[in-house]
Amino acid sequence: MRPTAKDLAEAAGLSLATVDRVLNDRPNVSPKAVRKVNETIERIGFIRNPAAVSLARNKSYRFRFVLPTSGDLYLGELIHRVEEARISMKGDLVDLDVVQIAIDDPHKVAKYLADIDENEFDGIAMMAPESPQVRDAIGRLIERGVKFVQFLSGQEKLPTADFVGVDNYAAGATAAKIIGRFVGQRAGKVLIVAETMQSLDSIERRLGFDDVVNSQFSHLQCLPSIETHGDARRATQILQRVLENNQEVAAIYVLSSEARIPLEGAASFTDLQKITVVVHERTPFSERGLHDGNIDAVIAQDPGHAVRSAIRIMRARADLREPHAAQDKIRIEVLLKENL
Amino acid sequence: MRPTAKDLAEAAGLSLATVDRVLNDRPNVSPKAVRKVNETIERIGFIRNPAAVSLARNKSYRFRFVLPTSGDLYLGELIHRVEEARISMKGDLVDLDVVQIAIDDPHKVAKYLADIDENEFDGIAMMAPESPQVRDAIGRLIERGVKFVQFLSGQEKLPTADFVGVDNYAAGATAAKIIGRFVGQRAGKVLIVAETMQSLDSIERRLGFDDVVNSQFSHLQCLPSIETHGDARRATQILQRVLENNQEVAAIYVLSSEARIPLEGAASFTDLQKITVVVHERTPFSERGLHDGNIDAVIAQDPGHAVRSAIRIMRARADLREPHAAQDKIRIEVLLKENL
DNA sequence: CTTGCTTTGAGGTGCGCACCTCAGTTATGA
DNA sequence: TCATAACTGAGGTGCGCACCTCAAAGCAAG
Repeated sequence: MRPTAKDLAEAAGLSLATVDRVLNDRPNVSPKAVRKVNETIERIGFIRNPAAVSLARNKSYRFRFVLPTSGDLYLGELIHRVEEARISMKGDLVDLDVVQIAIDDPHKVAKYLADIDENEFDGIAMMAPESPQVRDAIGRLIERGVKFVQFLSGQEKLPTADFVGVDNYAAGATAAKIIGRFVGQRAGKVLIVAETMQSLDSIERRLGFDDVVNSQFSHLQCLPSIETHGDARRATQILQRVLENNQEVAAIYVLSSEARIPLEGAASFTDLQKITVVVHERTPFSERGLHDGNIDAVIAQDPGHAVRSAIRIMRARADLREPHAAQDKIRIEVLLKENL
Repeated sequence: MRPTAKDLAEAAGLSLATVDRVLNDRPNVSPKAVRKVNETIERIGFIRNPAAVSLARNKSYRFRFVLPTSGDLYLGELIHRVEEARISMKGDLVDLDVVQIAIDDPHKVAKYLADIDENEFDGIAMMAPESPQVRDAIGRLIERGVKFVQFLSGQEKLPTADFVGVDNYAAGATAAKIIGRFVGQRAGKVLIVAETMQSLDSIERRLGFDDVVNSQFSHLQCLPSIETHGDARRATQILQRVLENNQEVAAIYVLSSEARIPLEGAASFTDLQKITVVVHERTPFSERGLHDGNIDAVIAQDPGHAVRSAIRIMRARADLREPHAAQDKIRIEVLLKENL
């Protein structure tokens, strides 16, 4: 039988009350008692029964995901995954919800964070935009005891908050490697399309991409980033101009999470099947692209995994435990038609 | 406040005892009562508190991983992951252990399974070899109430047992796609090395590989599989002969989980950096190979994920729940130097 | 009607722990 | 030395549920 707190108390020669004080960091315990208890824990291999702890505390966790209002298919996937998690975690005393706010206005985002009632939420996971105001607001939120996870995006990593997502430099580098190896020996230009180059994610991906192209595939020439700003008409026009002026485009790299707009635009002026196309994130569109041969590879981060990971981290923090690092790392996946 | 069983009973106009009978499938309940309870569950959104259930049942799960004795680095990774899981699940009433048995003798494996005491284990996860005897033994084990997971390997899928692992046909196809695209236009031969071609895994991978090469990269010619049987000296000799007779080897595909033996052999006769090399499984050796440029891509299935997935499935089955399919699917990962 | 069966209710116990109170004991320092 | 503070122990309660017993009620067939 595995030892209970009662066994612990007996083995340590102390009372249950004192053991309880040590286990739960209550005041009025002598250092000697603390030592004694901890030694005994080691000695007899005591582990608290988490079910009993959970039951006795009878406390539930309230977490909120804050996502942008704008965004296309990938955002839909994310919301869907949060909803899935919401249902499957309902039993485990975890209450989830999602809100969407205009994330491009740092001022509003900061205000949103400032207005969060720390008694209403134990943790917030947010795709936070890069801005000093937002960073400060996050800091203040954390000081009020709300656990914060930087979710997939934004912000230089705050030392006080956890981050869930991939290393975007590495993601860009991976895209470059795929493009370089897929294109092969022949020289050519690489078209790079982003929704915006304002965000830290885009910048880091571009950096990783350029570094690999320059060092390993110097026969390829990267064109300046094209920004779509989510505007299909405008994007199509720019793409048309660039494609007409550059006949030798060998590859297209879409570094935002939204590939649909630029690729549907480009498809009207050129045959994507003859070009190496690499995009980010698995969506119904990118899956179809892989199937049809219009997309050669997708660099992805599993949204379901990301959501679960954020929840696990917030839970661990709320319990004042360290998150289980290895399991919560998000991998940079490479998807081909064959391993969908 | 979320509803408890007591609330359920009140809302249903029944006693706690009857509700308990329905919830736990006890005998002597009228169909009417069952209906009434289930309706009320829906109506008020009752969910059993899993912590309380776990505490009241006060039952722990005993699972065993059965792995082969032979096998190199990847096996080590697996054992390591099980050990990690063992420690981290200790709290959650899950007792794990690992045993290694000679898995190449179906007779012994079948006997091993027959000798398992169903009172000692709730679930077994096993890298089962392909054999009718073993299949029957698994069937009988399942009939005795022990949950069984086919772990990473072997066996045509049994309909009665769960499977954790990747689709090996797709894994082979993915390897072929990478090799085909990395090699490019130039014709050449592809050297295929396996530890053995007896196992179902190897056969399926080879099938997927050939299908993609033949349909998409017909300028490549696959050589007959070379089998190492884990014997470094012999493998090196064969490789030397084959490499001398085939100057135009453009790529090497190692389809077993153990790449070290064949690649160290091949490295003595040829410069791997000039050849496209694709292997399976992330190990210290394959990581180093990616770094050094001796290996171009690794097709991997995350062993930690696989172990956790097997445990989750055994737990779900032991609780007579359905496993959570999406989360427990193992992905075919493509690892490059850039996304390690 | 009785006999025997099924169904229901009432109630209790315990799982392992958190959290609380109150009385009693031991150190601390003035 | 005594007063005060720091510490310890004993004991109780409740979290939500599983599992058990026993009595009572309902129901059917003979």
